[in-house]
Amino acid sequence: MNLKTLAQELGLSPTTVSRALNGYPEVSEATRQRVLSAAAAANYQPNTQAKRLATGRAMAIGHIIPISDRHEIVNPVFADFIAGAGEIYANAGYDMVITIVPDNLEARAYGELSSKGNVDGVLVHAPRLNDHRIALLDDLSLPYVMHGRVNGTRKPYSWVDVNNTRAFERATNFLLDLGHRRIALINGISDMDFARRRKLGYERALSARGITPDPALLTEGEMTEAQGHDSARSMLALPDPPTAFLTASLLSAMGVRRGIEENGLTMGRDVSIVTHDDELGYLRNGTAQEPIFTATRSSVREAGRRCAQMLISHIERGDTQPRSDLMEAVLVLGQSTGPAPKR
Amino acid sequence: MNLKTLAQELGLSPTTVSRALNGYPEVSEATRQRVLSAAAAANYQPNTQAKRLATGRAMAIGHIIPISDRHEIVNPVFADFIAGAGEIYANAGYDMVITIVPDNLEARAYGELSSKGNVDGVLVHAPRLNDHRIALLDDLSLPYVMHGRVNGTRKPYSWVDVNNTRAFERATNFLLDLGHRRIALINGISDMDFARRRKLGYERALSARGITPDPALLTEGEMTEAQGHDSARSMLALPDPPTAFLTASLLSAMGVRRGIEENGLTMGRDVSIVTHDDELGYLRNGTAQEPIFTATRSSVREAGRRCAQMLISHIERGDTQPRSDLMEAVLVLGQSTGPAPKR
DNA sequence: TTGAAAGCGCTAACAG
DNA sequence: CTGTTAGCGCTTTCAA
Repeated sequence: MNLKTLAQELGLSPTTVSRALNGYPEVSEATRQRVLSAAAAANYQPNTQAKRLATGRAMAIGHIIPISDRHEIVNPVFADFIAGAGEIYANAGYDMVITIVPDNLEARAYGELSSKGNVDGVLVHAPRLNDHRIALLDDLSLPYVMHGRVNGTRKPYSWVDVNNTRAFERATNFLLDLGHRRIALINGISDMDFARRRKLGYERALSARGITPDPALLTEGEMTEAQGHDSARSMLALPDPPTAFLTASLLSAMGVRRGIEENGLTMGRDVSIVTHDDELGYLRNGTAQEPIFTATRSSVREAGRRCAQMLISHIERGDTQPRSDLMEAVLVLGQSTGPAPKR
Repeated sequence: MNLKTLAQELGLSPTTVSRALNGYPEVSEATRQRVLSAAAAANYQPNTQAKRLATGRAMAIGHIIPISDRHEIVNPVFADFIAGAGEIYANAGYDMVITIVPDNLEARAYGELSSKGNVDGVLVHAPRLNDHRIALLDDLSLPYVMHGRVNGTRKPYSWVDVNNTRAFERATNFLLDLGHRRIALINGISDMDFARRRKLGYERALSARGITPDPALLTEGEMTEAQGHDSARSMLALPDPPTAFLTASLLSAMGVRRGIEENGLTMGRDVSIVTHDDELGYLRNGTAQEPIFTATRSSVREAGRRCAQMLISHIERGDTQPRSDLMEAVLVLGQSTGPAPKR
């Protein structure tokens, strides 16, 4: 069923039917009703491709996910973000187009998406320091919103981000208040903007109490279980080991926990973990003494919603001014012990 | 830059240029080269929407992800599957269109995707027993491939699946060989086809040794950390507790581990876990005595690739015969202890 | 308030 | 081997 045949059946022109269906005001109410009910009866759905060609709008938003050869990791945060954004797209009538590319071809992927007209805008994930994609997208003049901020760029751009600095500052303070002085940070890849901010918050809290951050208590890398484990093992073997670990990933936290156990120490008595992932219900709800904070999964989803909303309004209203939205991290600080007394 | 202007610059008709670009044989080699280099120079990219309208092919494949209100869970397997499928799509020139819908609107979403012509086919996730989507998609005559099989349907359909039955049978045998007799299965939602198959394999192995599966050692539900924890706690409190747990999810395994520890037992000495997720590097590579098997993340990704490949060939060759592909689960069985001696 | 006609950018008969 | 001519199904001036 297409517009033409529907129009014929109604004895109207395709123009009028189109107008009635798309809510143009110049159609008489009687005609509109007649058209609407006929369309419903015939289960008429306008052909997307034709509409796109005629209007010049793709009614689709792109997400480019680079995959590296080195580390086969799909950011676990990705699924939740997508779920949040997808909700908004569905309601607004946009398709979500996901492109998986080897990371060395990422720039080309943006170029093609833009010049082939597949999407009206893109959402940009995991910004790095001095992220080159800002310049690239500005060149393409393709609307975009970044999930996260970019340090080291002077150009204005739109973004949605969690307040990582403050979240990690608060978490660090939480541990400091309990009496911890040797606090380890298991952080993400240093090239990532979010990791930089987290480190900043951590250092800020330490410095405010006159503590110099110890590089031996800092790990930067992919936040895997192995990372947490290796870090915990080696740090706990230090002459002056940490009494608490701060990390932002479920997997890392699991690894840290294993490292602690393998060292014959007890979680929550000898060593505490503070982490940042609401999958860690077992830390929150268990009998454990460990403190935890924030809610990655649900807040990432919310970030997805807000990013999508912002991008759509850029596209539809043709916004030229960039916008920003700094989400507060959801802190869920539980009870905890202080450091174990020295033996 | 569009076809027409490119053709004008070359002093050719749009038709010839189109033919040269699309590899039609009836173009002289000289012309083809001239066209190709001009296109490259002008960075010409054909407009996707126009191409789609003209050819009647969306060059896109849909994935519908239902979201339930009750449990806010995006299957963690999803991201890896998508990554695998996305690789194939990118190479074949297809867009991947992901639709997030409330689960009660799933059927409508398929209908719209089909009648609006947004996609040429769909990949169907997480089949349930007697999955209604098979009938629906057959009605729509929209090409599809299921990731997983559907029990209780007589209609033929295309699928790619892991050999869940055999994987769980082998894993159970592995534990039986070590001397375990009380083996718990922490399983997925019973309505899911994969869960049914896993249970089947587990039961088959037990029965072959004359052991009657004990319903008290079976949990069925969302595979969360809490599920693993709660199951382990209550099962370990039984008069005749399990000496080993079999589960297929990282999160569940974490929970089981917590449950074991909270009961004052030691992993790998008093109780073993066998699981099914290659994120569990910490079980495989650690000092632990626990056995593990299979590789969810990488095998899910491979499943994504194979599903995508199959669907594309259905679409392009217009296959009418359904096909199937039973992947062998990657078993990585480590060393383990048998059950702890009775005290 | 409605309709006719042109066109979005491409492909695909059909000629030559 | 190349070009002419119609569309694909919709939107959008421009007229009536």
